[in-house]
Amino acid sequence: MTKPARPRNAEATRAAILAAARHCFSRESYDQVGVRDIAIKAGVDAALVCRYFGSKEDLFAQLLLRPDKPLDVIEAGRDGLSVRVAEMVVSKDGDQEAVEDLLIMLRSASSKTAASLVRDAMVQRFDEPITQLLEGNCPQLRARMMGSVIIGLIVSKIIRGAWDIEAPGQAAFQQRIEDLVRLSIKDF
Amino acid sequence: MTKPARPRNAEATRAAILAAARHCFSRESYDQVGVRDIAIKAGVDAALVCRYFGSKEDLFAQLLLRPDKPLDVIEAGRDGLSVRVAEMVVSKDGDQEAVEDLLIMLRSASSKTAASLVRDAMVQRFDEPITQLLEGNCPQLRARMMGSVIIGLIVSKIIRGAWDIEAPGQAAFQQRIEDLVRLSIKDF
DNA sequence: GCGACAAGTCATCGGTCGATGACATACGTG
DNA sequence: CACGTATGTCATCGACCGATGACTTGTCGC
Repeated sequence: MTKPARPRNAEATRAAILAAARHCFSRESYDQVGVRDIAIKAGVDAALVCRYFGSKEDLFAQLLLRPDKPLDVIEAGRDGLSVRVAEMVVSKDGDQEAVEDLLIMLRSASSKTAASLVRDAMVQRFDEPITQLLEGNCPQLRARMMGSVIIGLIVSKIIRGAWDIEAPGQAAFQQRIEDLVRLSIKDF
Repeated sequence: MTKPARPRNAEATRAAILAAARHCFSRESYDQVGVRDIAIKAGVDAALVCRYFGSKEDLFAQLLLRPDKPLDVIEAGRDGLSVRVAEMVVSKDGDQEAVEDLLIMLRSASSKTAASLVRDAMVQRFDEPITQLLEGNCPQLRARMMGSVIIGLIVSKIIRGAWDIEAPGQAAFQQRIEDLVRLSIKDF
């Protein structure tokens, strides 16, 4: 008499919550996403979110640290990096999944409780892999500089919406982004 | 019998609240700063914050839009821009006031209620002045690209703390930042 | 000195949040 | 079929939030 009864499948439910959480956290900051929002998006009772993951914070942490799947940018490899970044930035909406992990981090970067988790994830999943890719002096510093360039492009998109570039300028714009990325990791 | 009595001076109180709000909002996101936090920092009863400014949102808006005072970066002028940015980024803590306005915007960029205010402030106080400074093609686009570079450097600092560079590399690092800024606004 | 109004204080409202414990029910096992 | 456990639902707790209305008190013009 209570509810139509959700099919009982712990694994599927768990996955649904994780997917819903990814969706929510990539669109709003840690503070603004409620466990109830995640639950609704997942089609699940709100209590289950805390039951399965302990707390909202634990769920967020589990979302951020995915040692299995590298960031999309990384997968492009050293020589494809700049081009891949330029593609990501120029793309209107469809390619959102590629930047989803970065969006999750950046949206919650200023949340008190999420800040340390974000920093750790940034280091583990971005700085360290990129540092590995680089040769020459101060690879760590250069990796972080490249991170800054990418972060800036994405946050700028968050703040002011997609870049709308008149058609003729697009190629030059994309080229400029590639140049910025390359300059940011250029050896000293 | 209620309280030791605060000196009655509307103007000073108003200013104290504004200053306290600047302090708080530059360190935490819009959502995490409570009117009570601001009130305590200002040494004022919490009710006064809403009384003087209508609402937390109105207070935040008033804080962002200060047509009187240009952003610190802008004041450096077209030729000093890149150097000024590099200084800001490298500086440890003391120079925080220079980036305070930008910090306020960036910390709350992902807050639902604050987002539109941040976008407007970014356009009015950064994009438009910088666009004025530029000559050549697509000044608007180039201004926004430079904004991205600066945003990235600051957000990266928010996430991972100050850049710690071994002494010998500092000059090269600072030079690299200048180059990035210059490249970002280079004419097409 | 006194009244009036501005300035400050206090108590409290309605709402949302994360989390939890009590309860209901489906399903595998015997 | 029956039982027990895994799974899902519900009601509710305490804390915090922004905001407001009623009240107190300082200060200034007369």
